[in-house]
Amino acid sequence: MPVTSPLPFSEAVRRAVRAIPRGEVRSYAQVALYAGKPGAARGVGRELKTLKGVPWWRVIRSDRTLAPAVAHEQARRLAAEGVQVKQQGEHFRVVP
DNA sequence: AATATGACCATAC
DNA sequence: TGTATGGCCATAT
Repeated sequence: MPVTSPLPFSEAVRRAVRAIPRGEVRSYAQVALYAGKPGAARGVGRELKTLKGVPWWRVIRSDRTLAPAVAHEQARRLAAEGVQVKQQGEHFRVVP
């Protein structure tokens, strides 16, 4: 019998994302790592699409660009928290 | 049940 | 610099 039961992926992701401080960002891969599933960055994006009540806009790609599917809304929310976002055409990037 | 599809990433060429 | 490939994981078909 397993003495410990790892949190379901969705719960682990929820915790990891909620732990990101206001005004900061983390990459999908970083969240996956923190959630105990290194390499599961794709799964993180899949979960963020469903999870409610989490600051999903603080999760960006490793190259600091924003996922095209949500880029516009995400850029607005990040800017509202004081995160500097640069727009290059249809392409958004968080300024380091 | 099997395959395809993403809000992805690292590596290889 | 850009494209390909394999790994990852929950849904949708």
